Amino acid sequence: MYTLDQVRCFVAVAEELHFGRAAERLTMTQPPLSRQVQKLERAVGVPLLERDNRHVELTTAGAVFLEEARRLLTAADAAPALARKIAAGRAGVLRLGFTAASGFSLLGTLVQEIAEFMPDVDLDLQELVTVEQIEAIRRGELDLALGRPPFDQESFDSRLLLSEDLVLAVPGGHPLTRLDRPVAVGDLRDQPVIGHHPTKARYFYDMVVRYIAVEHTGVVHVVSQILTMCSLVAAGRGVAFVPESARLLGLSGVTFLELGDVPHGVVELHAIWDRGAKNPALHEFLRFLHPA
Amino acid sequence: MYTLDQVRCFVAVAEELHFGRAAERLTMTQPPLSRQVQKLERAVGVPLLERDNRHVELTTAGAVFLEEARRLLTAADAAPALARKIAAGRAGVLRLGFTAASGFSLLGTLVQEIAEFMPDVDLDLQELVTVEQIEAIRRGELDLALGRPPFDQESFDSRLLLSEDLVLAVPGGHPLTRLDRPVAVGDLRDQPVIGHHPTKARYFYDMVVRYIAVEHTGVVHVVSQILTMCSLVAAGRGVAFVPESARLLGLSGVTFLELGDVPHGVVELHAIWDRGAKNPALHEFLRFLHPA
DNA sequence: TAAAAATACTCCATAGGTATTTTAT
DNA sequence: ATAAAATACCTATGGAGTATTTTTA
Repeated sequence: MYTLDQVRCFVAVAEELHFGRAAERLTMTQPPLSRQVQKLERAVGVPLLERDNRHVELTTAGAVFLEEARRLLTAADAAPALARKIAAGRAGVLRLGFTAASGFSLLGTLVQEIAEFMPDVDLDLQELVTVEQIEAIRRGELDLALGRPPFDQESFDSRLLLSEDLVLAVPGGHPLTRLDRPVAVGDLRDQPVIGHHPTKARYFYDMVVRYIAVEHTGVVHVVSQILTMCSLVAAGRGVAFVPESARLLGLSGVTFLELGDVPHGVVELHAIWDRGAKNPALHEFLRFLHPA
Repeated sequence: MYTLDQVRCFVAVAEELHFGRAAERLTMTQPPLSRQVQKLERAVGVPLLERDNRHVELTTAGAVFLEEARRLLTAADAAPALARKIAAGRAGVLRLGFTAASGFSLLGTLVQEIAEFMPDVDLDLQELVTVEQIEAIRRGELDLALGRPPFDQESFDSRLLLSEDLVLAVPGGHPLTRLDRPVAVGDLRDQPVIGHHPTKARYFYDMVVRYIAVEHTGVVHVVSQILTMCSLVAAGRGVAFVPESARLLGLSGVTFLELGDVPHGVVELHAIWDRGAKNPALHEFLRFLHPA
């Protein structure tokens, strides 16, 4: 077997076609250079250079080996540089999960900012409901979730990215739109409500249970995605509790009404990650997220 | 800088995730293996493996470096094998020149045979008249010519590939076609003749001068390529002296007639090469050509 | 005869081996 | 208590240097 040093020796000689000058370029003396090239030739199994004592010249095999050798040295130099970039989090892959609803609001700008801040990091985006994102992180299939509480505060760390209001989506022209004040719980008596899925959309389900006496109203559908809810509202199937950012969907036939009994900013979106995660790209991202 | 041996050590450990087993696989003991991997990590600049004293695990950077390392080792193994193939003439490039006329007869089968005999040798084909081929060989731009005498026997070696008759191409329905014997020189008196170029097609020019009293006839065109001649004959512009293999062109409107005064087999096609040529693919080809 | 590569010989750096220590389970 | 990696220390292979020889244009 041969060594990279022997390859470097050969390349220098092949480029200079002169052992003395090549040795100078390698800051060594001529005899060991000759020996290294000889060893390389023995390892390769064929002469790479043809030398009479006046001229050095590449053999056909040597010319081809020279190309390979250059590629080899380039790759050998590039590999550590890449590894260092990866370790610094400035290259690699960041696997980012998000709920459909978070896609409406900040995902677009977030992705763009990441692309600027960490240009050599590839983003792997997956739309999943929060519980699935958390599971994916636990299985090591995801680095970062954009989701909502609750989640295990022991194993996961998080940061609040966004707080927005819970609003009521109603079909356009609905009687409630003529109210001249925020909608109150009492106004919803006997309204058909499109309800949240109790486990897949647990966050919204719990929130509605907490602030609204939902059992007083008729639940006509159970849905886990905000977009689906709004579509059903537009189709006149009922009213629904959705985050304010659902406005950004731009669905026609849906009006969003303030809710009087729900505090502002109750709908939270968090960045969530495994405390023990090791992906350097994640840590680099977190540096970007907490510009301390 | 790091060595290929260090890379091999790292790959073994990364694959076994165990220094002891990796050392065994490399037929060495564990301590030097640990040291080599440490050196590699110092050279790369970042930890590639995370080891507590019970488990070995790749870092993110290590996982990426592992891929690069495998590529590097594969390339390092492949390069000598390729060089040996080149040196044996079983890979590389063979630059083959040919005259248009040789293309009619044996080029097709020759190319096919070469492709079978030397499957990893790329053929570079160039159509050139003999003198240009010879010049190209001299300049090192061509390895082998398919051409005709004369050429410098000192610097070039050759082998006769084909001898064929010189025949007369006449337009279809020409009075000479009704002759019941080979065409004689006397028959050509006052026939318009399409003549060969005296330098570019010197071989044919000289041959016609030698066997036919060409100055007795009217030369209407001077052409260097057989195909062009035959086209002119088909167009009724005159008669022409061409090698028998021009029949293979399948041009309609041309008839080929035997020439009584010209010996059989005077049109020779040779493989010609530089005696001092070094391209191993050429030598391998010559072994194929002289299956002595 | 001179320029340049190869060889001879010396020295030291470094790889590998053995023995031992460290460390976490 | 044990498994496994790291460290200490030794030996020897093999690289680099200096001096010299060989070769041929």
